[in-house]
Amino acid sequence: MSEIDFIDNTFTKYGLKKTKFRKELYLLFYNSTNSLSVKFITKEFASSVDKASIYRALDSFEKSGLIHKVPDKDNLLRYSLCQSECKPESHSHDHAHLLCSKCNETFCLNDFEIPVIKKHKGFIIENYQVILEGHCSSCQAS
Amino acid sequence: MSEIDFIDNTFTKYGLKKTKFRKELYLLFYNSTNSLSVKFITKEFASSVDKASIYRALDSFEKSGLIHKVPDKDNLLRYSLCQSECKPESHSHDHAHLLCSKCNETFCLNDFEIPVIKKHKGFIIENYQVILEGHCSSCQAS
DNA sequence: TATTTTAACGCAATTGAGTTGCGTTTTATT
DNA sequence: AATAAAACGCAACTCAATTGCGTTAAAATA
Repeated sequence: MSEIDFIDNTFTKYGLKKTKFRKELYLLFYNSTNSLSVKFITKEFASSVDKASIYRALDSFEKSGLIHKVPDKDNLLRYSLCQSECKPESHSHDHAHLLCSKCNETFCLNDFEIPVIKKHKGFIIENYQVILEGHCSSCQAS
Repeated sequence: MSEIDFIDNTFTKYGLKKTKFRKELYLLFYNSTNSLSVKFITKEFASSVDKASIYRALDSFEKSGLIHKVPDKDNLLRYSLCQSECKPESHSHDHAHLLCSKCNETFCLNDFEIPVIKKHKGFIIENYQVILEGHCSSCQAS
């Protein structure tokens, strides 16, 4: 199945309208190994798409379970493709994120796991995320 | 040593000016078992202190190593008292935070530890934080 | 295929957290 | 008491994110 078909099927499955922009946006996530900031996305679509449409599309994708928020160095919105099947309102992303303090990028480390704890001192834990701060391989030279 | 004396000594130690507001602000952290959002702090000081002063004080406290940023459900600024001695520019807070998805509070779990990893797939990890999402004990009834 | 419904869109205006400039006040230093 | 340095209040500002609304395009139905 080609990327295009996959996206088409996904949109159908989730009941999302197949507009040119939204398919391109999803493709952008699909082809990226990394998380995407709103700033990056805005640049990608330059002046062709209004920022309101970008925010609305991201929100819609998140609600559908296609993408999920990831932490960002500057507390701005940043998203990443969901790995396994996520349903609306039930995202499960128990993996680590690495924030590079040099280039400010966020990387998902899907193979990084910690022992899953469901209860701790009276808290009921539904999911967790690990944020590792440091330097990515590209930024270690300097 | 009383709280007041402790704060007085701390301010001297870190070379911070002892203004009425800043001592009260630090006392607020000192007497809180939890992290504090800017919104909460602003309410505490009502109209008596300008928000610019609040932000500047928080920034100053953080730079001094008295408080540190903690994650917030809504991506807003939120701080917590540093446990052990932190120096300017060298905060160490390798502990977990629990974000309650009901009351939106953030709790520090100082006794929650994960194995410390210094390197992972080419990344050099300097510090980490664990964010646990779930329900705090007060919010489990509903 | 034509019509209707529904969601997505562009544009402009708005919100709200956080920041900055600047003149004044307060604290610390001598 | 005089001076220096930091903190303050106030107002203006920045910028990410949101919202209202009329228009356009995609999906559903006839």
